[in-house]
Amino acid sequence: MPQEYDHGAIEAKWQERWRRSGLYETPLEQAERPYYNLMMFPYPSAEGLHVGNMYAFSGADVHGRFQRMQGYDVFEPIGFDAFGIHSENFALKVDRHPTDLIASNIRNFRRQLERLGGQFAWSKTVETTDPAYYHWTQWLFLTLWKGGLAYRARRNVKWCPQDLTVLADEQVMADGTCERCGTPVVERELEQWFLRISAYTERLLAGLDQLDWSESTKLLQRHWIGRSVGSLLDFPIDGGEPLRVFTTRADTIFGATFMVLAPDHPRTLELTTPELRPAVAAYVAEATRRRIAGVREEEVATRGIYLGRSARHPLTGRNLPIYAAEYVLSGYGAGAIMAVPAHDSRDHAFAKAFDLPIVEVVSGGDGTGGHGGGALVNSGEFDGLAAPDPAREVVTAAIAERGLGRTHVTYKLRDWGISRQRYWGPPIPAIHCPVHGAVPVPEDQLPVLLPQIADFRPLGTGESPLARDPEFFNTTCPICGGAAQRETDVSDTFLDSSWYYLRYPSADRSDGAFDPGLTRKWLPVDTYIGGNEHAVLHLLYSRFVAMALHDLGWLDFEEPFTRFRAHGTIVQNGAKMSKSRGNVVVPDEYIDRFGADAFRLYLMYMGPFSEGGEFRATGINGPQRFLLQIFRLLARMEGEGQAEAEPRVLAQARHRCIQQVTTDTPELKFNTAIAAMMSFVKRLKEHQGPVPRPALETLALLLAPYCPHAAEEIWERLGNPYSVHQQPWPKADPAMLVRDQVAVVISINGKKRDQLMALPGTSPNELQELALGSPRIQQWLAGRRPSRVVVVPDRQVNLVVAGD
RNA sequence: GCCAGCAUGGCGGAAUGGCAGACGCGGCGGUCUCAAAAACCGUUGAGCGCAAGCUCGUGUGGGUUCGACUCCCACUGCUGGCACCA
Repeated sequence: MPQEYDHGAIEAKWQERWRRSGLYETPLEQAERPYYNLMMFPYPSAEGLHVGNMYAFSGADVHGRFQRMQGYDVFEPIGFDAFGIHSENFALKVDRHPTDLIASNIRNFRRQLERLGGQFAWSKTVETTDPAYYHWTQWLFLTLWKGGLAYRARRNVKWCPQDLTVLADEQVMADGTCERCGTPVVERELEQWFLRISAYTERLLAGLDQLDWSESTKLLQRHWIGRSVGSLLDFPIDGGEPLRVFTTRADTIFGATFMVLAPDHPRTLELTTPELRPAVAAYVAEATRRRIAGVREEEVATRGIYLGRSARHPLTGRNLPIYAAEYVLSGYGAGAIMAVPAHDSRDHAFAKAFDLPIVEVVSGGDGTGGHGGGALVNSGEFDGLAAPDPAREVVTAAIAERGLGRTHVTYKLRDWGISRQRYWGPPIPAIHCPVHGAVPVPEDQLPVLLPQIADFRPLGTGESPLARDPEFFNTTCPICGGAAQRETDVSDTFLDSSWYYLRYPSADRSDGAFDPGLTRKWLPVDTYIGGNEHAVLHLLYSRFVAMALHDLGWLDFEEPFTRFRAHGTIVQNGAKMSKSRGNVVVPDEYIDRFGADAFRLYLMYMGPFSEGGEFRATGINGPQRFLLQIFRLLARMEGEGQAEAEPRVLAQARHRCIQQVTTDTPELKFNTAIAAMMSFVKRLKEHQGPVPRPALETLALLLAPYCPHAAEEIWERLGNPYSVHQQPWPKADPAMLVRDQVAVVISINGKKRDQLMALPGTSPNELQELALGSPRIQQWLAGRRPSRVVVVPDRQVNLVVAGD
């Protein structure tokens, strides 16, 4: 290591100094210009923080430090999202208790985060596994429950019959087998807790329009919510309730030639003739098996069975045969459809396979299921109406008049199931009383502590391992005092993370989830930076929880994150880092070798922060060399004694650099900001003569968000008072940004042929004269007159000449 | 299949209507050294030329424009999301 820049000593020195002075412990009560800079808290895995985490935290920290130098009181907390099935599975695998594992993982994460040099407010950290935290996660659940937003319902869960455990969706492999043992997964219906996020779909959708978020993230949320406007239509059944279907194309109803139910539609067997029931029941069982397996083969599109009965067309009275088929899903719309094979490709494929009639009712289609885009035909009184609009409204209205239909909006977003039949999570604070049913645990009895049971293996009954601990579950009913049992399921880890940002400012309070005064002062979050992999679940749940707490009187805002920016992904060998791929890069060795500052710089310099990039260890020496050069300049200046006044060219370069870094940093265009600083350093090195002090002073300030330790060191050696991070951001002087001379390109028919220097602001006429006067240009023109001259002031003169 | 985003030297990237390749990595040549590393200096899109310089060049094909990496149309490939959502 070159002696001019000993990154190890410098970084240790300043980290210690920051800790001692409490530089980053922003006083929350007194702050005058609060700025809440949030980043997604990590899951403390056993491998330690990887480069992807470092990338996200570095970028968020650069942003926070920049805001601090803009004069804000920045609050930049960090915490640990440590509950969940990953921890639990890992603990099972290595046969240790998750409590022990998590504690050491967190210690390791904390050590790594401290080395990175982030301005974290460590006194306000949270750990979701800490009873002092999940006390309030349980409170949140109770609050939502009391607000009518939590309910119990039976729903299917994925179940491994070999491991006897409930599986998360992502633990089911593509072929429908368990990821751990390869056994085919089945479904079991269990009574579970749900949060009524579906009550908020419209607000979740509308709110997006007002938010300053990455467009990609908003788009993902819109798709996930999946709003679709259509009609619910009732097709009468002789001797039974009408069959209800959902369609977005009510205008094509005259083209409906058959009906299709999802195999697991509740009325499938009822609508089957008695003699076909055995065959249909067998088909339904087979279809269910394939659905769990997630089979996506081609044949699924054409697999189905005739039920032997018909529905009556509400307008024509014709009989439409009813089928059950796998291409119709029970969980969406009405779980049943009217099939219009002439104008829907899936219906078309099915009609072909079962030799069902195809009737075109929109002109201009290709007859194979395309939508067409003309007028209605073969549609009785509606012929000639433009399709799809306004025809679908007119048709729906006509059917509504007969009492057989209405306009309906449907969504893909389902209610949020939060029950987990596992161990490693906060117990759901409910008590089941034989007399009173499910009763909330009284708030003064929170937290319901997760017992330290030694055997936390899944039980095999569809219940949580807590169900083997009578000491835990045996209790009394809070209402009647009779014998009762605690809920033994724990809650989803997304519930923990749905409100953690509310906790940070109040992390040390024990009298409530979040202090009203601090919350009013610090929230909503000013900037939230995180990965787009959480675009729909975490970010949507957090918005829902904030809206719900708002409606229940706990918050005075509805949207928790005013500004959200998605950062890119760091990949290695073209693949996202993950332990299963074996390509996790742990940053410690690079920080040892190059220092946290050079490492941060390398990560931020790779490309636009929103894009991520490929991690290549080669290349970190570039930023390190850059820092070394600055320290060499510093040593040179110190050796030369007090430098004289700053030469004009260097002052201009300095102000251009300030300008660039100042505009790029808040836009998270860190790569170009760093490039500007590198260019400036290059310029300084080329300069003969003493290094002007303002150059280094400015560099220390501009570098502070990016390389917080090196910037402190330079700042101190220049004789300035602690700390560089408390200085105001430098301002570019507009007068210094004006160039003395500009290079004007002269081109003929768009090709560069010469160049001249001119004063900025030279008039177009004058530039044209200068251009025409150039000997080189006259040579190219060879006597021809330009038919047109385009002058771009201060930049270019383009001469248009015929026949060149 | 649908919806986004992306495509520029050996590599990461810059420039979003006006000098393509800033800045960095790597390579090549040199300085220092017994030597090596580090560092420093020079050079580095391709082709032609002794040279001044010229020609070509931003995934492919068209278009708009005095002028296109940039805007429009079509296509190809990659990345991410959704995926029988009626």
